[in-house]
Amino acid sequence: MLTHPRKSVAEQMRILQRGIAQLISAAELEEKLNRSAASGVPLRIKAGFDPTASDLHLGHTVLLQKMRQFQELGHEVIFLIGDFTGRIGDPTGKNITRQPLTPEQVTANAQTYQEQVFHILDRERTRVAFNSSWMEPFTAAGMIQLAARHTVARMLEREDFANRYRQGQPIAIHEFLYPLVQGYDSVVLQADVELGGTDQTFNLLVGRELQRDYGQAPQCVLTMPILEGLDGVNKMSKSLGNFIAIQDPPDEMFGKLMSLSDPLMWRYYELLSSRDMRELETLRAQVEAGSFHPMEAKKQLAEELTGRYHGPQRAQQARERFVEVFGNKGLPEEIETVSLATAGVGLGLAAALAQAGLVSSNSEAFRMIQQQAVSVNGSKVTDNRLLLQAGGEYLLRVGKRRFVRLTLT
RNA sequence: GGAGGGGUUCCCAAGCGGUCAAAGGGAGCAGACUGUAAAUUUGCCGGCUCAGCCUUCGAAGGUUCGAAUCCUUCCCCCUCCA
Repeated sequence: MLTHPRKSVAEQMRILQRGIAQLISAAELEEKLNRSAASGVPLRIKAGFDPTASDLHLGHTVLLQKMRQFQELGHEVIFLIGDFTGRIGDPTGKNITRQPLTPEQVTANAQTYQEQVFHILDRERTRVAFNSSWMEPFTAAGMIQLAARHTVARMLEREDFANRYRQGQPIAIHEFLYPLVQGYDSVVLQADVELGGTDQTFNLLVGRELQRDYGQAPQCVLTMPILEGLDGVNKMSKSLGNFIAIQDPPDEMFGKLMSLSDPLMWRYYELLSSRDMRELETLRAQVEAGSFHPMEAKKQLAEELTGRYHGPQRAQQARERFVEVFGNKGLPEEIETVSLATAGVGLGLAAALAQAGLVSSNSEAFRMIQQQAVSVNGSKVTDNRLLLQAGGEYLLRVGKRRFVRLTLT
């Protein structure tokens, strides 16, 4: 049954603890690994994902890579899609990140999730599960029994609940059910280890207790650091718009990575790069000593990560184009082409910018023109009344990075 | 159930009858400087057919020449007591 190349338990521990935030507890994990090695039964590793977004981003990959490591060591990884929990959502409206999803959205998101996940995970060794398959048939009575196993005081130990409570922000009752359901998932799956971000620590621990309650050996809890988004402050998330999606096209991915601040670059290196830690420390020392340009270090990072999702060749092209556009002030190789119909003689520049999607409204277009941020065919525009002739072709640019090739008909 | 506090433009937060599209801060965007970094600095930051007009201050009505500001009803949130 056990097909993985045998690595010693000590070696496994070393690999699995690399880059983690916390492990509860190392001794327990070691024991489980020993038992697994002796019996030949792989450990069951659980990691849950809410299908609230359809695009996976680099923040998710921190966890996925840890899952991958478990796979490589021969363990069974369960990719749990929290379609049930995701469907409940959060009705308070105070928490902008959680909106109720329709079953259709959940299904669609789950689907795209799976397509993206296997950039990193080994498809052959991944078991995909949906928690709706056991939560859907759960009865109200069952829910009450489950809820009876925890207390409000314990719930309020969770930091975000505590904060919201203290600051007088609403907490809806059902939010307490989230950790319970998540923990119950562990019971159903009989997880040996659950992975999650550090923000999940509380929920993961609830799983431990529930398992104990249900007469199972409690799962080990292994948390990964949360990756900061492009702003360097908040965690990377779709709702904050500070993310790099796995599905971002190569140029965009490369560009976003280049916009990282220097300190953040090291964070990304640490959590995402597969380069050896010792190697990274050398690189960092060189940069700090001034013998290596930080931008070059960043380009290498951007190329590595872009290559992971798009292949080395396209990553290299992205790098070349980046240098061309921002170093040599050239144009990107691929510029989106938009064609707009005019009512008569032509279209005002502002309207054209808005309709081509370069700005969000005509008003914004006027502002951009005023601020000398707009150029047509390579020259700055100051006349906000400029009329683009029907039948013409124009290269529109707003700011440094927004381009469109416009055809007017 | 009772008493009190509160809902303002993306977020925080002033305003409490006209000078309010609404102070201040944050975020964001753009210009300068750069390495699409940081720091600094300047401007913008509801929409439109843009020196004018239209829609916003929880919702709906009302008072007034005029309301985010006053009145009525309703909805929502928080705190304390039960």
